[in-house]
Amino acid sequence: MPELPEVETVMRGLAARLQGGRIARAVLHRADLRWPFPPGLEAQLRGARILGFRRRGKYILMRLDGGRSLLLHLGMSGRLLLGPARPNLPTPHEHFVLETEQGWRLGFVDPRRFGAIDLLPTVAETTHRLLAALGPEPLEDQFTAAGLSAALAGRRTPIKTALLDQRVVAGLGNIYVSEALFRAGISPNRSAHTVPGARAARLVPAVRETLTDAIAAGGSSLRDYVQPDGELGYFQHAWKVYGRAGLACEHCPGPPVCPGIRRTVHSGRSTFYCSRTQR
DNA sequence: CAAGAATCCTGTCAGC
DNA sequence: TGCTGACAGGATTCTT
Repeated sequence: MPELPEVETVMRGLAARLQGGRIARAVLHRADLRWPFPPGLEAQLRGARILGFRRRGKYILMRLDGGRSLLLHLGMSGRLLLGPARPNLPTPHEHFVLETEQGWRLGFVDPRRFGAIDLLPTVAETTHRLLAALGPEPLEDQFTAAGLSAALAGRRTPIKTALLDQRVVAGLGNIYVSEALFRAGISPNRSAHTVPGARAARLVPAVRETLTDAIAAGGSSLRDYVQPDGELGYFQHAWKVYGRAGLACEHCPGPPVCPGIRRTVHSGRSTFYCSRTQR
């Protein structure tokens, strides 16, 4: 799915165009995605003023007047398509459409339907069941080596798996965990409880730089992801290990010195790493 | 408890 | 050209 950089990129695109607008209508094309939509959502959104946007982990929060926030999560295959209002041509897997009085049309497309939409009081953004347990924002000051060390202490699971846990740090996904561990020179197989200390001190800036670079590139774009305005992100061209099994990493000369980037599996998910430079 | 597997769902791609 | 199986950016829920 969209991981933090993609969600951030999408959110910025939405904010630039929709902030200050007013919702003319909202239309649901089914009753649920991962969970049922809140009852009466269409009517509750009609006429609402869009005050602004924020991101928490991989969640987008659209702040509305009346003290409400619309929560959007893109799951694995979700996309938000933003363009001029048009006759309601059928777009496959478009489950939710929102139109503004200013002439914008926002479509939520999600073939696999792992995404989520909810409406909550803005004051509940820290207590909502999907948001309450999220760990620190990796690009803010609250994400520190000391805090990360505490979160990893005593955990026997591989660091790769631990970093995918949104309670440890919010927003990393399968691509950027591999990329950040490569950047930090830490093996994904290393038990999480051995990371606190010097390795955590390397990991924090590695995570930050990985995400910052990706946001600067406009997020990665895979099959199921495009930015709201339809442009593609370019960070996928900058992946150093993800999807590069068998290739030499940028630090290594290749065989026989280094066997190249390896693919392995943690908890059923692909991991890519260099066994020579990541320890 | 913690860790790993199963699960939700559809699309794509490689191999035969 | 089909068909089949593996795999895909997530995260909860179920088992062990």
